[in-house]
Amino acid sequence: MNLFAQMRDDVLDALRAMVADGALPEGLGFDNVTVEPPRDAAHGDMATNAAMVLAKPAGLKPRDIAADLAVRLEGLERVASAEVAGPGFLNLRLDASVWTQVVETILQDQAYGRSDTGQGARVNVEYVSANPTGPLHVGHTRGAVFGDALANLLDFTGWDVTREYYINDGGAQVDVLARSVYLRYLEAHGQDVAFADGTYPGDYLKKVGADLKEQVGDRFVGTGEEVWLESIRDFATDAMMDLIREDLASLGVEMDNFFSEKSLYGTGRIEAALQALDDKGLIYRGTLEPPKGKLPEDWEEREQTLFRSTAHGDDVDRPVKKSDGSWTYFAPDIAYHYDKIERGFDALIDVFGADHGGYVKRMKAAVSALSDGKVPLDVKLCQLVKLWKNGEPFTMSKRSGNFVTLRDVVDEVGADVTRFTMLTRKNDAPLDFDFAKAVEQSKDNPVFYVQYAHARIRSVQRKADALEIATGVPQLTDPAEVDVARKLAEWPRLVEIAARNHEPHRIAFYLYELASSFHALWNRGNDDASLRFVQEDDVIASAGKLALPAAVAAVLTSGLGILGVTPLEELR
RNA sequence: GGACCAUUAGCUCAGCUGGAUAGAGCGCUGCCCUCCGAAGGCAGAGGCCAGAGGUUCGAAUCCUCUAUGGUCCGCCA
Repeated sequence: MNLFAQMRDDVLDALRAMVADGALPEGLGFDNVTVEPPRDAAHGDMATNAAMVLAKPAGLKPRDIAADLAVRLEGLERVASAEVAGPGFLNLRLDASVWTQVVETILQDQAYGRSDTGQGARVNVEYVSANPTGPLHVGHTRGAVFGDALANLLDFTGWDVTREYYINDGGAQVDVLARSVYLRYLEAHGQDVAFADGTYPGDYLKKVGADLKEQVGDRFVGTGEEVWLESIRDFATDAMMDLIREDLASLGVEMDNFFSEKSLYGTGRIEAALQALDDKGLIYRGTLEPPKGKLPEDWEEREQTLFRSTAHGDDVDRPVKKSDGSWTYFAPDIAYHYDKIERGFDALIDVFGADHGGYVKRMKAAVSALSDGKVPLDVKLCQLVKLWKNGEPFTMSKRSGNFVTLRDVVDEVGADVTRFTMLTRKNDAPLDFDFAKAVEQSKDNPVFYVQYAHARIRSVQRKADALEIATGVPQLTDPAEVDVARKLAEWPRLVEIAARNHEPHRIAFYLYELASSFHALWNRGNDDASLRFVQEDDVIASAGKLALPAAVAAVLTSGLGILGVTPLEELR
């Protein structure tokens, strides 16, 4: 039940009636008519712009349309008053019964806030997709949380969601991994080894080297790369993917599918994807202009195989084959997205780090070309995370020596705090993550404030249970109670907006606002005992008061669920 | 040279499909509370929404240009 959507339907009904009566001309489009919460509560509970939007096409004055509409809407049961304001706004005040109905609905309907706007369409959300060369670090953590919450949000709004991880196991970096593991392997055999530039020196490979020794003994000692490279590469990437899966699990992230880049090679799948582009006349041999401004030192003009991405919105055409005939990184990526399209997804979402921003246009061009514009690709970029502790930059790493890992963060503050905090900024804004503030118990810590609201409600409910007071029909008398109910009424609308924009951070901000509004009511109970939820000497009144916190808890639980955060029963 | 993202209160940031007098937390100022369902409450001051044009009934929001900051720019992934 979305109260705003319902009221919009009522407004549209009234407008149609006005057309039928000749008060409005035929053939008007109502698409731009909105019903929204007014910015200023003094303007009432809802406002519609109908009169202003329709004035011009109807050739009438906005205030005249609004006045007529007001009379019709005032006839509705749930509208207490309708008042023309400003240039032609129609401000609606709702009957008090509407708010108790909202609370009742939440208590009865487990699915409150869910919607079917996705209509069961299939969406693929690709996120994390870190190279399988080491543990996940902080940057991956943000992408993991963002992608996961977005996937939850889309599921909540009726999409059929697949969570997917693209394993970059086909490029040169996994060869580097293999060589690094080989060094650890030699080390496990008691040799002194030196890590040259271009190898991964992290401690996390020691165990992999030791495990390799365990498995193959000394078979690779003293042999050349041509002997061991391939098998160590497989061994090492498997080990790294196990590590990464564990990292993700510690954060509560579970993928539906891991897609291997390597599986695209030698199987004709890259060739098939490029053939599909070729069939559309989008592949050609040619040379690119050097980048303007600063000419690279070693620039020389070379002929390459190019994808005409400019035909689909890119700025320059992009090479898919290097001048030596091998694939660029872009080629398997095209094949991967082609595979997603062929799997029948209706929409694709890629979550990348902001440093891949330059890659967005060519990827969109490829998907547009391969799907004939039928499958939309949205690329969400996550900006950097800066870590702090008590105002000091935080660079500790127990595991890698040079970067803070996902595990470092989760060990420090826990998965729930990590997840919520990562969503307290828009994805494309840089995020300051302060370990001390993230676990601070104060009002300026949104994680705590939201959890605190939930814990308070649970505390009240335990008290009510002890007194054998059941939750009854909601009674909302005080304005502070109605404020909370009004906030609850916004939830379904908020969810729809967040899902449509692919912006899960909106959920976190909403939960903070809901918690604030609840805490305000609670605080009034400190001064005015009649506003407390449990009235020890009045079971009837208590039953009526307990409905509102129960509804708040339900929405908090629901919202935290989208973020992947477990609500706390009590604070310690 | 070009592309993308950003620019909103002293600070850190929200701001919906374009909607009315642009919000929150911190900090600041003042008052209240020490009650318990601890981890305070209430109120106030504080804004040329980077700048300039444009679109329209209406722009922080859309378009163009400019400034500043960040990221990226064939043969890395």
